[in-house]
This record gives sequence, C-alpha cells and structure tokens, in this order.
Amino acid sequence: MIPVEIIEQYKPATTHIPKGTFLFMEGEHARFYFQIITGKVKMININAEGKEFVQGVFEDGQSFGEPPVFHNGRYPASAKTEAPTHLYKLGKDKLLTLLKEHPNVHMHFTSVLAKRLMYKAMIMKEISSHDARHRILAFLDHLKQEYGQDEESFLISLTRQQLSNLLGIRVETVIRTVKLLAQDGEIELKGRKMYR
Amino acid sequence: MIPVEIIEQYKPATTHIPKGTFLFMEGEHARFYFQIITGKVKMININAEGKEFVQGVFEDGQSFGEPPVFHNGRYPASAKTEAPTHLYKLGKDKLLTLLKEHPNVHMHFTSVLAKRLMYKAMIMKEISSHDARHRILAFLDHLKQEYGQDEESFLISLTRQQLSNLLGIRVETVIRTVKLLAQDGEIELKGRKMYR
DNA sequence: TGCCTAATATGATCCACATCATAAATTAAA
DNA sequence: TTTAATTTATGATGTGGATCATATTAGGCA
Repeated sequence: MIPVEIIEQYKPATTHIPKGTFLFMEGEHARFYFQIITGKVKMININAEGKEFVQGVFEDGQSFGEPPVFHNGRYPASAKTEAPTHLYKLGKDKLLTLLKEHPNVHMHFTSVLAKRLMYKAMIMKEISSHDARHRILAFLDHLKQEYGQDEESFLISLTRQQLSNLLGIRVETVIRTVKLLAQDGEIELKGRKMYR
Repeated sequence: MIPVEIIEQYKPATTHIPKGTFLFMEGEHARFYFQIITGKVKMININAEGKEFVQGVFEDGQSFGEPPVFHNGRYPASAKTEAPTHLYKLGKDKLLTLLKEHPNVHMHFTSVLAKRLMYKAMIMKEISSHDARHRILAFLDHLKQEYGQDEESFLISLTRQQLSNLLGIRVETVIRTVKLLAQDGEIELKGRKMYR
C-alpha cells in the first residue's frame, strides 16, 4: 500500500514467513506496521469453541493490523499466514514519521482505512440480520460489485467453508442455503462452482 | 473532531436540525463532511422488517459519515438526529484540502478512523458468536473500558432497547438475558439500572 | 500415483432466540 | 396533569440454524 520506493527509505525489516504462522495474536500490543510483498494473511478471531471468524484477508501489496498502531492499542484479532509470505515490518514510530513526511501516502492510507470501515459496516449490517439467505446473497453481491466489473455471471472464488468463516455461519448452513439459492435462481451452480 | 478555529477557516455551512430528521440515507452518494457542534446523531441501517441496527452514535464535537467521502462512495447507513443538532457541513473537496494543509489534523483524523475500525472489529467478533450472553457482556465490558476509568461499579447508561439496536438482538432477549446475568452476579441491577 | 487433509454433502435432533401477544411502568410531550 | 409514546416485562409458541454423526469428493503435495 505504501509505495516500495518510499517504505524502503525507512529501512523496514523484511521477513519471510512460512504458511500457517501467527504474526501476532489478538490482545497483543501493536508495535509494527505490516505490509505484504507477496503472500496472504488472514486476520481472525477464534472463539471459545475453536471456530474462527475472519475479519479480513490481505494479499500482495496490502497492509494490515494498522489501527491499534495509532492508539497504543491491542490487536482486535490475530494474524495468520495463509501462504508463504514475504513482508515488510516497520516500527510504529517510523510509520508515523513516514506518513508525516509523505502527505500523499498518508491520504491514500486514510482512504484505505475508510474503505475498510465501509466493508465492516456492510458486513455488520448483514450479520445483524440473522438470516443466512440474506447474509450470503448480500455478501456475494458485495464481491461482485467489488471485483466483478458488471459481468453477467460472476464466479465466486470462495469455498463454502470460507464463506462460513467470513459470515459467521456454519458450513452446513452455507451448503444448504447455497443449494436453496440455486433452486430459486438467485445463483447458478456449475459443479461446485457458484456464479452470481 | 477538527478544531473549530481550523474548520471555520474553510467556511463550512452550519445548520440547525430538529430531532428525528434524516441527514442522509443509506445508498446516497457522500458529498459532505459532517461535524456536530452540539446534538446527537445516530447512523443506522433499517432492515426489511423495519428493525433498526445502530452502526454508531455521535455527539458534540464528533464527525460521522466520512468514509465514503474518500471513495466517491455511497453511505452504508442512514444518519438520523436523536436530538436537536447544530452542525458543520463541509464540502468534500474542502475537507481534502483542509487535511492536506493541516497534517496534524489529518493525523488525528486517521487515528479516529482507526479507533472506529477497532470498535467495529470488536463488535463483529462478538456478533459473529451468536450468543446473547457473550455479546451483551463483551459489549458492557467495552463500554466500561471505554468510559469507565476502572470504576468498581460502572453504570450502563443505555436502555435495553438501545442495547438491542446496537447488538442486533431482540429487546425481549436482552431483557431476559440481563436478568440472567444479574442472577449469575455478572452484573448488578438497582431498579432498572444496570451496573458492571 | 496414491495418500492425506480439507471441503462438500446429507440426515437427524436440539435449542436459543425470534416472534407474537398483552400489560404495566416510565418518560416525554402537549 | 393528562395523554401519547417508549421502555420494560412476561408467557406461550415456533423455527432457523447449530450441532452431531457419518460419508463422499476433491485438492494438495510427497
């Protein structure tokens, strides 16, 4: 998210991390800014019964875990690599300096946070509704609008399991609901792939 | 949130709005930055059955509805005054100029967005758990930590109805659950007031 | 290629919360 | 201070989704 040329001026650490590793845990104090060079990181909450809820998924070029950096705060979720990941790790103070010295970067940073807030507001709205059908459909529409450029038929590149974790609905319910949605013509199933 | 001396340099409109008025509706394009001088504004989603879900409550000095301003975006929720409200209304372009010209204000602005993201992450985590008991307790703890300065016994200044709207749980469930929590000693009831 | 793990699938059962109805107690407004 | 509106309260009933169990299928990777 921060241009490579700029972040490198601030001498960030770069690390290579294998798949399945926790970068930090929910409740820890935030001390670093993380930006993915290549790889994939998931921010998750794990509840008492071991079920996970996905707060966000981040890939090449994206940053994550920034909010508590601005508040001496604690992470509201844990970060786990979903693929071998190469990333920049920049100390909190350096990040703040960087943003002060690069107003354009700061503006972009703000707009990324703004977008994430809108995503969360959207999900909260849907989750609060308690209706698996609506939750799933609304989420698929969000994906289509976000990545689908008005395609006629948009391929959902998420597993039912992933939808489950993103929406806080059990897999079995997702599977059954998806089938119903297909029967009603709201989505299309080709084999296991879903189109909206 | 933006210091009065600074925002006034940019000639914002100031308006006085009676209680119960919608400032903008979910889905509209965002064209203004709003900052409350005095009053109270609620950001809400209203679902098909007319039940409302509260995304946030904002009072004196706070701003709201900024995220879509950064994306030519649409509001994810509607804004409604909960009290007679006096506010600044600043055009989108003016806001961006202001932030560019006042790095300190921009930094503070960023940290406000960051805080709001953390709040939403917290709520999403709890809402995703599907357990009225945990949702309510976690939320009360959040309030206590946020406003309670480590008091022994922290008065919850929200009605059961408001908790219902904030957490996406029906009032009846909140009422019954609160009673159970009191029985278990998790909270204390003095008359109808709740302490945690 | 075959093994292992994760994802998909389906049925049966259960239960927490929603829903509906109705009333009393507060609070706000006229 | 009377009336209207909101909040709190409680019981009865229903249901959607969680949970549990078990089987099949499909990817990932050694």
